Amino acid sequence: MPRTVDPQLNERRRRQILEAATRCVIRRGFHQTSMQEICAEAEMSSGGLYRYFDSKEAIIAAIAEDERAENAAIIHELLRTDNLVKTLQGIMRKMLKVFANTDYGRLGVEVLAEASRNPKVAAVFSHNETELKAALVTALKKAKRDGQIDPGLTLRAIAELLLALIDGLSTRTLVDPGCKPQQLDKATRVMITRLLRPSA
Amino acid sequence: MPRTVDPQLNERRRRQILEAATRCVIRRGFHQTSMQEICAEAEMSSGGLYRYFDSKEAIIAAIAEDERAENAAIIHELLRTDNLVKTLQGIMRKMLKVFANTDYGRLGVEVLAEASRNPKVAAVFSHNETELKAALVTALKKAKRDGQIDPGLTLRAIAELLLALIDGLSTRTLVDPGCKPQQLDKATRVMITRLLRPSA
Amino acid sequence: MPRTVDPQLNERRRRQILEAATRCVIRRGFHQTSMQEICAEAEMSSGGLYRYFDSKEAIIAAIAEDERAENAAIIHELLRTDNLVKTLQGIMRKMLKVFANTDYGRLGVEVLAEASRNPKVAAVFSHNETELKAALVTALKKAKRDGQIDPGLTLRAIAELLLALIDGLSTRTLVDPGCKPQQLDKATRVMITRLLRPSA
Amino acid sequence: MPRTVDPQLNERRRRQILEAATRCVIRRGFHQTSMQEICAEAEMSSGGLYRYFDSKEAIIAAIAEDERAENAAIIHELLRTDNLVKTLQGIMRKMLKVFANTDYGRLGVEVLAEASRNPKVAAVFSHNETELKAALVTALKKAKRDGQIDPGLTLRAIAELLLALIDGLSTRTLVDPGCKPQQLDKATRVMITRLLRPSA
DNA sequence: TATGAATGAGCATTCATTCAT
DNA sequence: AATGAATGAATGCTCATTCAT
Repeated sequence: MPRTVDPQLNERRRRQILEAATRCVIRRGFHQTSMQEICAEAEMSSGGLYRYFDSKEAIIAAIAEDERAENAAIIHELLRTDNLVKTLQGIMRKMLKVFANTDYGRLGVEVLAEASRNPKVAAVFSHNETELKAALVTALKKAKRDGQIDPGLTLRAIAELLLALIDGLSTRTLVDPGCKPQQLDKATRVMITRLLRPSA
Repeated sequence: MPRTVDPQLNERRRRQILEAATRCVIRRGFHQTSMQEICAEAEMSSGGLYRYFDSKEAIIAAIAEDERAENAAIIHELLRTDNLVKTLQGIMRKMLKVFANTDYGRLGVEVLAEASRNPKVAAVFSHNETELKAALVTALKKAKRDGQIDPGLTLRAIAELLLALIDGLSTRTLVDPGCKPQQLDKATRVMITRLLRPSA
Repeated sequence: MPRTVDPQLNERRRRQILEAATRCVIRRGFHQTSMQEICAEAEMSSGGLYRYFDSKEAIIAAIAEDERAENAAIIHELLRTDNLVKTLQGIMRKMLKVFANTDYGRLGVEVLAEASRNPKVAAVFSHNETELKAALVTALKKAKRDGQIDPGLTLRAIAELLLALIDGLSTRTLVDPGCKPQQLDKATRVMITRLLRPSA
Repeated sequence: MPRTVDPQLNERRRRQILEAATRCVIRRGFHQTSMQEICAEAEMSSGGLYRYFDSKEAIIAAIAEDERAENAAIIHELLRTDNLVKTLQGIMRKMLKVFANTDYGRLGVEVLAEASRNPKVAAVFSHNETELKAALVTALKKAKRDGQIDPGLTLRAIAELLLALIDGLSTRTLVDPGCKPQQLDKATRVMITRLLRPSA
């Protein structure tokens, strides 16, 4: 390899490690996962891993960054739509499907716990949330202009409420074994409609 | 050997340890907190601590149990009220006040992370949530009977949505430094009203 | 033990560790000695060792401190004597005897190497040397007043020369296997006499 | 594959590595310097470095060898002179100038520490010292024959004393921040004169 | 009841060295 | 001749837990 440096190797190895680490974190939690476990899962030596990540902390930060990337599509959707209520309902439906797998909540909680204490992870997280909130507020503004939503509402507050709802739903399966997120689709749709729609 | 065993000593010591541990967990996280740190914070020897808690795990389980106890008052309120909408709004207002302090979210996330992996903690948690959900469903049923809420709604779904919203709001300050929970009071009130009230 | 804290335990354990560590450093060098080796040599667990020394660095600093303590007797002798030339000759004779064992030089070099890079060790060392030099200068001054030594000499320079000579002699056996320090006694005596004594 | 193998390349690369390694050792010490640091400092890959030096140990041995080469000029001078006292004084003056830079002492201590434990380095060192001592003894003998020095002295002992003094002076600045080697020139000259010259 | 010294497995990380290219 | 990715044993240090007193 050396002679001809493979430009994609770096990215490939990072992904390999990140995916292994993500599986480990979901399975056992971040602090309970040792670097050796991640190495084993990534089928890589510990020395090798450190070529791609400077520290354990850097791995959780990268996982947080990964989660962030997933928001890009949502943001894009929010900013393009002409029918915000419908779009939000669609986003929610997709999310509820994702949340049915406890993996998502487990990972999210670990990353959140880390973010609440580790400035490097917090930075990624905060950027993430700020971006998402901004997109949501922008979308709400446009929808308000178009008469799609109740003009009496504080948009920032609505956005925060919606984001909180999503966060809360993501961990519901961890907490309540009886909860089947996909059965909440209808109620969620109703909630979004009633919250936003101008009252008759 | 003391002449009379103080029957309250046991409970007093447990509280002393639990409060110290809670401070530690809020400050540094559960897995980053060592037993020695908890001992130091509780001004107690490590040998001594183990008389009151069998393991580190037992401490986080007890912290979860503590959180559960806080729900008792809420459950009581839910089951007594004649005006559910108003009561829920009141509960929310109180919670938003609590959530303004990041401590609450930090602790909650740690406990939740642990619950999602540790069966003993999960049991406490699950019991907690089940109880709360049951109380909420009962209250919703009664309110529906009384014509206070929209008869078209699935009560279990509404309950889960409300609980998710609370959970989500509790961690909002960790994730979004710009979020001031108490400013969400009005929006929350609107949301509750619109969600539950029979549409005009 | 806990109930009745043994006030000497701390010091005893520190000595036990320090002596073990000193043997290890002489045998293999500071950086080639692992903490586990020191633990094994001290017949103590690694966790136990860290109760008495915060770090590996703290051990080498304590070894340096130990060396320093050995100077106390010399300083005392220098400050009491009425016949400096004779006293210096006596000190030299004792030192040459010590230097015959390569252990002394080996240990000294390790400590010196560490001192030249590690501020904590350097501080101990510098204090040590300053003290010794000051005592030597004081003794020289007094001897000069008493007419015991050549009034034309710069006392500080003489002191530094003598200290350099001692340092150099301490490592001679490491470098020159044929060197038998005790055979240098006469030459050293001559050197001291000629250097200090007023020329006839 | 190059048409013509550069016969000097090998030597050039060795020098490049050796100089880089020497800088690293002065800066951080031998055992604290990693091979990767040396590679970086030498602007060379780790694989490449191993073409020129078999191991880390081989590098410190080569550094020791380098120091040895520096003695050649001194030996030459000692063996040619007709006025040993003056020559020794001249040598000392030059050395004191060199010793003013702590680099010299730092490097020397590292090499010495290694020599005291590693047979390969010890061999270089011992050869070095033996050679120097032999030259000094030869010079002393000749000077004695010429009546330049006191006939009562054991020449080997004088030689060892002088070498010890030089060694000791080389590390003085590491140990005593107040020491300015060049200010010791006069005292050193006096010492040499008195030690060697026949007493009046 | 309480102490705190002791344990030793476990952790994140480093590093001399190798080798396919 | 040179590269740099890979290895994996080893390192300094931590920590939940135990137990003699």
